[in-house]
Amino acid sequence: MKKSPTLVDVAKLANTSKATAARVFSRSKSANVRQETKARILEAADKLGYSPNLSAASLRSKKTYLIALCIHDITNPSSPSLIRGIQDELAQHGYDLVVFNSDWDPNKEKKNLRAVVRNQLDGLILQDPSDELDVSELPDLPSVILTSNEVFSTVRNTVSTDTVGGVRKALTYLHSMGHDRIGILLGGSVSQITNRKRAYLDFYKSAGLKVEDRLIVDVPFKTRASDTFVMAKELIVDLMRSPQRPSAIFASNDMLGLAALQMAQIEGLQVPRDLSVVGMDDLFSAESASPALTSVSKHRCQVGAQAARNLLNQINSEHSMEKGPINELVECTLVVRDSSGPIAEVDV
Amino acid sequence: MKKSPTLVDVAKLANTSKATAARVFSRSKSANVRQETKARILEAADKLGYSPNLSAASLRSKKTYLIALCIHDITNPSSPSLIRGIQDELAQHGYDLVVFNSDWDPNKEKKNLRAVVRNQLDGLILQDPSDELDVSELPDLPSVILTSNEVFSTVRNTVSTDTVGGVRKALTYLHSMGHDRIGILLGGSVSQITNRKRAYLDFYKSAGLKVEDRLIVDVPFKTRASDTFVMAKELIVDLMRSPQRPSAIFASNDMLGLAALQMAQIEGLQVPRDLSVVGMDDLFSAESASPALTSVSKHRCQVGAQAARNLLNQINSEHSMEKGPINELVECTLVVRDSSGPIAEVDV
DNA sequence: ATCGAAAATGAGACCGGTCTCAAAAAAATA
DNA sequence: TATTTTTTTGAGACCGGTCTCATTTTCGAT
Repeated sequence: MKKSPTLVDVAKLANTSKATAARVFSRSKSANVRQETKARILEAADKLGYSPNLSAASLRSKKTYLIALCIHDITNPSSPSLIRGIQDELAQHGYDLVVFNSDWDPNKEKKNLRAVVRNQLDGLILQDPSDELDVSELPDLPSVILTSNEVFSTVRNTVSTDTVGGVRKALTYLHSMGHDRIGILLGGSVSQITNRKRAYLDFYKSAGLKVEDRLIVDVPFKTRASDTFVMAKELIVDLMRSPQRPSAIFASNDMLGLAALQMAQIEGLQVPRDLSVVGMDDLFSAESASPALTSVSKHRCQVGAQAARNLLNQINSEHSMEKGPINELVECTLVVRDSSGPIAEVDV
Repeated sequence: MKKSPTLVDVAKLANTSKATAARVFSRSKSANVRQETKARILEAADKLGYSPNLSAASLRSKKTYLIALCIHDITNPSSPSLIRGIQDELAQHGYDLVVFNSDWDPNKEKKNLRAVVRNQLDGLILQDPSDELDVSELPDLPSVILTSNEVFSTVRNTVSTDTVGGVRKALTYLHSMGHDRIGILLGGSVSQITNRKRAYLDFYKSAGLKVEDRLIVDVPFKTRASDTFVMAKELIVDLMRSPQRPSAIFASNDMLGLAALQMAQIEGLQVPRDLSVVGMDDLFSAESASPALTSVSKHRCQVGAQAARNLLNQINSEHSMEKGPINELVECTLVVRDSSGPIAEVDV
């Protein structure tokens, strides 16, 4: 690990000044360097194996070309596509991404935000801030928040998913297939549960259907996915064994949907003949399930890309926030696969 | 975005020198600061909302407390747990992680490695370098390579998975359940395919079984998971419809295993009664499949943790590489679920 | 009270770029 | 060729910490 050459070394070898050499490597302004000089400097740099020191650069320029992404848990199956969407967009503009996990812990969340400012990161994408996080604690830098929470959407740019619309699409579809007793599995955070429950109730109302409380199942949230999965299965069995079981189940996330598929098989129910199942998230697990799970896609990759674009805009245009925050909404799409179909003929 | 206070501001307010104030925030040496002074400085910092500038710090100290992880594709379902393992270990020591994707593109891989040195990252974890990457192109910094490729393991520390052992475990298990005609689905990179095929052949030999070429299926690698999935399904159908179909299938990764489950269902084969399926990777998708897929776990999370520990050791002990590289091997474990069982009685 | 060792503090160089501004060189115009 | 304009180049301050080393304080022991 020998000492690496600096710009001064390069300049010296190229027989020019530090300033000129710098211009060749600077990513900011249009470098006004004569072709010949530039070639000479590049050659010298190459010979020495020079690589610019970004710490030094950012100290002066206040730019690290690094963006922070604060999410709850990278282990969550929907995280990768979100990250991918962000990274691809950022890469096109020469930015890299640093990912922080909060593990649903407000303290870790705050700690991560502090790390973001200490590291001088140029921008922040923050997923679903916890309720404990006060708006005033948001660091003072370009940021996009992935949330539909109004507390944040009134002060910062946001990108969120139209989950309510997504739920409606799923239910409309199931209803159009003849299902009028649709069980719903609610999971995730409190606000997610509330949102989707409301969407469900609204749909039932507008469709003129009768709401049955026992078709509505809350699955308590656990930090570890496997735990939620196990717990979900128990609750689903209850639903399936109840005297008047639903002909279709809408799961507010794919994990619950997959749990339903598994239990259906164990209970000897044929999917979709005896039971239609629709999930939400459109994970790879949904595509690879047997039968392949019909699911509402939230287009996480697009959400990520959108957020990244929005953030880059803020970074590149000084006064972008002056007209107030921009709140973007990404539509959901229903992906019909093999786990859902028309309701069976009036049964035995 | 007003200018943020610096250490000098804090020192001034606390009526002390820059150097002393620095000692309070420095993470390196034992800060010899009187309790009273320290309190005064902390108070001043708090009042001003001071936050250390890590660019400045790292310029001088040569430490960014950031680690690079270069992987192929974060969208790969086994990436998250690897990342998690790394992050958790690093977090305990105050390091954060920057993730780079290469998309299986050697040029991107090189570009990423350059970014690593430009950004002065403190260490590197590199997953399965491409064949195009020359050892001499590895940046000169503490690093751990996730590979079993000897080209790299002779010059750098490595952590790799004992996949050969994993394959053997799966086959031994299936054989012990009475299966002696086991189909194998090979996928992934060329070297992966070669490795596992050899393990398969070795097992067959040592078990005294007869190798049938048509039980060995190569699934060409596609960059996008969905593409591989679709292609796999076609090949699997062929295998299932062949006159003498195997009684069990070992898939060298879970995606192929899930594809097999799906096709079995479509072909009307009962799993595990008519066909046992064992996968490899132990993804969440395996746990959530119907029936739940028996799978060989590669313990990616542990692999990550191990790599991180190894890397931190290198970073903290100057001459750690003097005794030659350390190559660690992580064992696989068979997780038996519902997709596999004893061979059916001599059939009709 | 006195002395010496240990602990705490301060001064200032230093890290390696970027940025401003003025000077020099080249090109364009007269 | 002389003059003006434009393009290149160079000098040196600057970013905000860390680090070394000398100086001052503190404190127990004499």
